[in-house]
Amino acid sequence: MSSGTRDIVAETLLKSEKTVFMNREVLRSDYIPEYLPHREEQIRKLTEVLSPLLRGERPSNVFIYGLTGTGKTAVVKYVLKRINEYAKRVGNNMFLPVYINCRHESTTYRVLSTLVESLGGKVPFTGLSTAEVFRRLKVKVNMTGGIVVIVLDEIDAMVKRVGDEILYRLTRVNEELERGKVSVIGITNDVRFRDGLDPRVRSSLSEEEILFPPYDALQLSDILRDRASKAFRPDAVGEGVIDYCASTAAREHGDARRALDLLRVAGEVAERLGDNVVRIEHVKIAREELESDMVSAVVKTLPQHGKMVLLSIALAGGRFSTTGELYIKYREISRSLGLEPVTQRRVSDIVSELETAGLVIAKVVNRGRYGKTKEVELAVDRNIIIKSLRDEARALGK
DNA sequence: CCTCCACAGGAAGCGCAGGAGT
DNA sequence: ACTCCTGCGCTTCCTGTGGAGG
Repeated sequence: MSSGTRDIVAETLLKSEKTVFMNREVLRSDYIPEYLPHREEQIRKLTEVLSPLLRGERPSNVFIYGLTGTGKTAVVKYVLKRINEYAKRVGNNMFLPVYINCRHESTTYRVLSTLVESLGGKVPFTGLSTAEVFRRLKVKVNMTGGIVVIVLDEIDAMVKRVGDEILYRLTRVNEELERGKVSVIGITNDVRFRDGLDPRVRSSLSEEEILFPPYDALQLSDILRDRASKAFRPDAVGEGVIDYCASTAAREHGDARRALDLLRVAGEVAERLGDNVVRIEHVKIAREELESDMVSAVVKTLPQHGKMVLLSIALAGGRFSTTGELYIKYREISRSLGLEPVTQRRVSDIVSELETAGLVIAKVVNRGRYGKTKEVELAVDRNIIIKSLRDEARALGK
């Protein structure tokens, strides 16, 4: 059967030669393109605000808000990069941008230690008091002697957990510094986030504000077309594919990241199937794959009882009309698996966590005489949830 | 108009793990 | 060896609340 083996190798090689991509990195959401369509106004405004950097002066703090996938992060990174290049050309680079994603670094301690680390300091991942880490930060900023532009992306994720005290201290730190200076760019996708802040923080953080409205389907099409021309081989994108991706993503609040992911994975699907043109059916498969990937990634990080609660909802047909019913079911399932159930209060928090993770939709409802409760419903396909839970259980060896 | 349901969700704190400084 | 710090998952106790039914 040596001829069979040779055939497989040859076939596989032939397939991988038939790629639809020229450069798939262009479609990744962390790629910063040379051109950001439909964000000219935001780019101009941010550049204006940050322009004092070139004169070695501290720019105003900026507050940026807009929904996910509206280009906030891309614009900030793009502008900072360009200013940096420009500053180097004119021989003035006394500023240092530091980018932090507060969803990943969601505590005061972790934000501060990441800051110190990006300035070349060292901090253990636990063990010090925050006051000590803050002191080290000041030392580092003083040592650079320039202006540190701190970008706090998804700032709401952190403030929701640990409050806004760190923002207060960061926006005031300049008063305690002799040489260096700090300015803060806060990015959030929670439009009402600003209202919940301490008034002192609000006024100092939003010396300037920039709003990023969602893209509509036409604008998304422009963005996709622009990227696709660099990402794919000519003629590798089938008719209507771009518009289909754009309108699918536009339905989900104009999220450009979604649209780009969809297009990239569709390309990967086409490639895998040995097709040299991306078609709409590939996009449909891509959509399912993306959802399933998102779910299993989230499920993996869930605490044990988080998985149990999710399982309870999935087994009950995907929804509960009261927290009480959910709790009874959850307790039953936990016990049957030999697990001591947690309190209802905790389950209530777990449901909120599942909601932030995008796995369920929870709505507070008032039923008058019959009390106030929460309706919970799965936000994704029930079978995908069950499959992810099963995979995860198997991975844990049980 | 008042009551009172069935919770939501805030506040405080606990025990443990991981680690620093002394 | 000892004290002190944080994050995490969790409990206990608590106050707040929109509206159906009286």
